[in-house]
Amino acid sequence: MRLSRYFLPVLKQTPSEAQIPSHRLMLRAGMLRQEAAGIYAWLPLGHRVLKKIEQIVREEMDRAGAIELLMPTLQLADLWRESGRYDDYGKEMLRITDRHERELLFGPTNEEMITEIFRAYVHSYKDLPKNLYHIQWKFRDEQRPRFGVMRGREFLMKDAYSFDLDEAGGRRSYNQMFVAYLRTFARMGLTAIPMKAETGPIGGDLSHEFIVLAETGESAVFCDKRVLDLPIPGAGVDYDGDLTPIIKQWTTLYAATEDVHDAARYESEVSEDNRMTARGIEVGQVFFFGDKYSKPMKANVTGPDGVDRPVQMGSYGVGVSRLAGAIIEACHDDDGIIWPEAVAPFGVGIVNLRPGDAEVDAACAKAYDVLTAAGKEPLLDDTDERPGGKFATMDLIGLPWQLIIGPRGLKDGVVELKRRATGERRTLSLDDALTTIAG
RNA sequence: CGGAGUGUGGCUCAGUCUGGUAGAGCACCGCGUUCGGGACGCGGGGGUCGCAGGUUCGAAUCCUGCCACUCCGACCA
Repeated sequence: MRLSRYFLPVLKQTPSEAQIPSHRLMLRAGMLRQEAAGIYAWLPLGHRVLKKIEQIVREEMDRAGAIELLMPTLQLADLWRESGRYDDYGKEMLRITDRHERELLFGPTNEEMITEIFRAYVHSYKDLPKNLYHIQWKFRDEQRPRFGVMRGREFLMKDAYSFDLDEAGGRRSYNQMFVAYLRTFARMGLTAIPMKAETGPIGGDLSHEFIVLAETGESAVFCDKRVLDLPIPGAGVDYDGDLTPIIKQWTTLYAATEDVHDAARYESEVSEDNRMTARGIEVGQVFFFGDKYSKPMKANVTGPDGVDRPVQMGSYGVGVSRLAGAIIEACHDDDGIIWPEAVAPFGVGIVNLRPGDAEVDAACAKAYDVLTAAGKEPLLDDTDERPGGKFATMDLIGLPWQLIIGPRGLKDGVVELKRRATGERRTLSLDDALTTIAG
């Protein structure tokens, strides 16, 4: 992409409403525009990041055997009356009436709808297990939206729903999602730690929140720091095999958010050397809830014994739009964002320091073509802005590499290659620079 | 939902107390000088001062009502 043809409205000054780094930087880097409290337009740069995050989530869900579909944003109130949640949900639910006076709502989640879909088609244990997911916009009319996309009212979420004949099957499905989440967040360059979460009325131990560590996180977390060294399951992990050793490994060491923190247990289980207090952001949650919805909504399946029973369900959420903010919270410095490679909107920024200079233009064109062919998605700054402004913009939008090409260097046959994450700069030939980036 | 604030050009803000017919910096347009870490000069465009009433000869400024947004707390992916 050539910057001269792109739409990247960067801000020199920080809009006064933005308090935390991710919100500030998303506005300044031209990723986001607020349209109403907690409602945002995703500008081109932000949209690219959102799509990258979404795609990683999708790939890991598919790998774990989940099946994608797409449910609507609007739902009938009657569906929610079946589960009893229409009245329970309160003002956070955005209620809408259509021209026929039918009561609708903008979905805050989809348990009811997926249960309705499932019960319409699936009646036999032979069709189990199933795991269906979608990535769709949700709306929760928060009393107090804040922190940009970290707590918006409209948000993009991946939610998966598992269906099993019995609790043992449900636990297997839960474990699959647990492992998929470990991989998903690690691929985005995040350290996400599963922590025991409150399970509500169902009880049991089958709910975990995945917490990304970031200095500006919303809640305090306490954990055994050895959890940071645990291995992430590889791409070849066998989701049909026994996943319990992995789950055990990741759930044995103490890790809890302040809500469920047990100071006495923490101090008895974790040696002083290994104690770590940090702050974190919840980016995902896995939850097994059995027949909470299938029972009132009569989503029954017939078992091998010929007996009908409510299907056993779990749900698994990932805050896709929130992750964009969480990643920035975890990855930024005073100059701007520092994107992990996997979610960077562009792989490399090529800075043309003297557009119009034939030699510089030619070198930039070559770099652009080579890097494009290598799948590095370069962003070429071919604008007339002054060098200082170009450097500041590149640091702000945080692309992993900056390839700086100007007449002064070219005279000596060299360009400058800067690594955004470390600030390290190298002076080398254009070919060597391209090899370094593409390799 | 309690408490506290703020709405003035695209952004950051001054002007409001003490009413007199709208400003600065940045951004934008033109010309020129510049050009390797957010340059400078000259000229220029752009604002129903959140909305609606009211007081007044006159309202960004005073009064009333409404709306939007932000912050602290409670609540939540």
